[in-house]
Amino acid sequence: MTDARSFIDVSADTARPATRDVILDAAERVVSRDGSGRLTIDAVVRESGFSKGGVLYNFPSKQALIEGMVSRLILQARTDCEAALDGAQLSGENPVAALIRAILAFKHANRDVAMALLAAAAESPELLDPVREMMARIREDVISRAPDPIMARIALLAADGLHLGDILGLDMITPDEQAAVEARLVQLVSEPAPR
Amino acid sequence: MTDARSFIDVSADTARPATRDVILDAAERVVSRDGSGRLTIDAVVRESGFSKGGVLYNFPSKQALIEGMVSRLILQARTDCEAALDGAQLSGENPVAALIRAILAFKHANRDVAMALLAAAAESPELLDPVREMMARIREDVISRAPDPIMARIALLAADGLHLGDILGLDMITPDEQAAVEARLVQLVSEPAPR
DNA sequence: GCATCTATACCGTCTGGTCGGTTTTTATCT
DNA sequence: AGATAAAAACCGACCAGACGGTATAGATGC
Repeated sequence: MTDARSFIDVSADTARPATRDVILDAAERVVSRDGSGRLTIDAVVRESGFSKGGVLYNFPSKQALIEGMVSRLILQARTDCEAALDGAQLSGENPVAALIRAILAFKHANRDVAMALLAAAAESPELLDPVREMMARIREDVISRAPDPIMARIALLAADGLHLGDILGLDMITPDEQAAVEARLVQLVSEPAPR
Repeated sequence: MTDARSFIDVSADTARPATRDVILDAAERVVSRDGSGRLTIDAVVRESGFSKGGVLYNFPSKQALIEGMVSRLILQARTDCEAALDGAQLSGENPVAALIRAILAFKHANRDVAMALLAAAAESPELLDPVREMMARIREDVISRAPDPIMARIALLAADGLHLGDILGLDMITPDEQAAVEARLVQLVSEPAPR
């Protein structure tokens, strides 16, 4: 029932108060702080400051709310990737390296947005279908441009490992270790396959 | 097969019947099929075939049940890793490569067991503390033996990406692609750092 | 006799969702 | 511009069911 139109409209429309985004922010905070199992409508009501009626007016069901979280996640990821590709084309940088860099940067900038993954996996796994699709597209895009496809796949997997581990709360790496890993990944992905 | 209860229960007296494992299996199936949010005691009762009293006799609370899942996951992972190290020592194989191989093999053999991660993250994130600890120990172990520590870290992250993506239901790779990635990871992790 | 269950009834709380009503914005007409 | 009507946005009390957990009485087997 929830159409994707309203989600895309929010950014393109006039300066109407982005209530939906405020609610989604609150939902992400709840998942991030308390775990996906504690994402209840009442918790979002408390966290957002809106009333229950208001929340359910914008998202007619809990499933719709999570669909909204997933939609925003996908929109953000797509935007970031396209921006990275545009930037690479302008600066003449290796596009694969630029994409890997963007994917890695996503973790720092959009940790809470990615909590949609946990919420969706908990509520009903098929809500992750659009995420699967998006990830597949990005993966194809990166691998098809990469000088060393298997290495590109490994880099993507490592980036996913960082993301998902962070989302699940398994802190697996210190910031400076991560910086070294990221630099190495960007380098590896720019080189042709050895031998 | 050792007793999993001893990890959560101080009274590890006699060899426990397999009932607990049957219940844990059922819980994992529920999470795997329906999502962590649908892991309820009643669902486990239905899935396991035991009565509610029987389930709650073996796991006095939902939290205890999830702790049981986590304990079994950790026990299994540790067993696998130690077996891999022993095997490497006997065959003279590179221990780091053997560990990476074991970690990757874990995905195929123990997918359902790893559903404990989702269940724990949903119920209460601190239940993941022992998992964090175990992963840190394995990581240290691998990295300290690796000829190229950053590469080892990348390989571990890629393996985690595979695992976690699989657990969350984001199927990210086909079996033959994964075979190629695994071979390459094992190779990369055995070589010294370039230049 | 103790441990391990089955079976069922029950309780207080939480949860998703509904509903009628109120406020705020927007469109329309003069 | 000001009045006004309609639509959109929001509120909060309420409900039916699900949930985690308790309690009880009895069966089975070592």
